[in-house]
Amino acid sequence: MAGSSRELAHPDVEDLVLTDVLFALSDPSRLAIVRRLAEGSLEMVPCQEIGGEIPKSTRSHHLKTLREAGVIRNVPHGRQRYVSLRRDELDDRFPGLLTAVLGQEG
Amino acid sequence: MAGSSRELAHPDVEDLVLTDVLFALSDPSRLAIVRRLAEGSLEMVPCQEIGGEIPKSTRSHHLKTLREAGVIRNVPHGRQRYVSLRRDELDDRFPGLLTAVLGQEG
DNA sequence: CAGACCGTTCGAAAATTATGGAACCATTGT
DNA sequence: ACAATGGTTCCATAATTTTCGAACGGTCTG
Repeated sequence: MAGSSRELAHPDVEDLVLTDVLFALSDPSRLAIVRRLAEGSLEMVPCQEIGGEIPKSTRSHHLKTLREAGVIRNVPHGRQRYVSLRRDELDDRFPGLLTAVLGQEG
Repeated sequence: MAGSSRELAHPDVEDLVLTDVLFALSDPSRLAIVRRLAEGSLEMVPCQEIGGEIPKSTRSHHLKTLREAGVIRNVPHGRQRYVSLRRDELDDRFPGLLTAVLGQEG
């Protein structure tokens, strides 16, 4: 079957809180993850490839912080998961923020 | 004499760290301070008027966090102090960031 | 079904940040 | 010189965040 459960909660765009987003981006490890996700446009990246050589529980926690702030999407896919930037939605809610944080080029 | 000592350290623009700036802005009280400072252009505001009804040591700590991140300037002036946004420098170092955070107008 | 995989959640310990009273330090006014 | 003012710094305490091992839960393969 397709991924039935295992869905994680993602906040609606209108519910995103600026300070939460800023906080999520204020950690170097997490910002690195965001940059990595921003490389390819709309790239869906398996969790594994993210964050380098850190324990998986640590990575998972960082992804959770980013997800709960509304910065990334985390969807089940087979037995792994794909992570991607919620770029359009962020641009919609906080115009220019992501661009500025990523250093203008997309 | 004019304010001789009492000068606090302010990081150079080129030394500003994005994650530190984001962190400084990620606290609601501090972001409120920044918004307050952004109201008038280049406004110099005495510390007193900042942050509402909080103990002065708490306010001072928030201002310190903002100053050390390079977001604000804090200069002695008589027996008080003036605080202001380092807007131009921030725009220089992180183009678009402040504008995005403040919600374009500002 | 058993086992391997991927990743989340739990739980506990370490580190960082927040808060506010008290002490302190220049500066101004009397 | 003394007192009042404005604000920082010191210190201790509380609260949050970070980190990571271990347990757990789906999913795919044999």
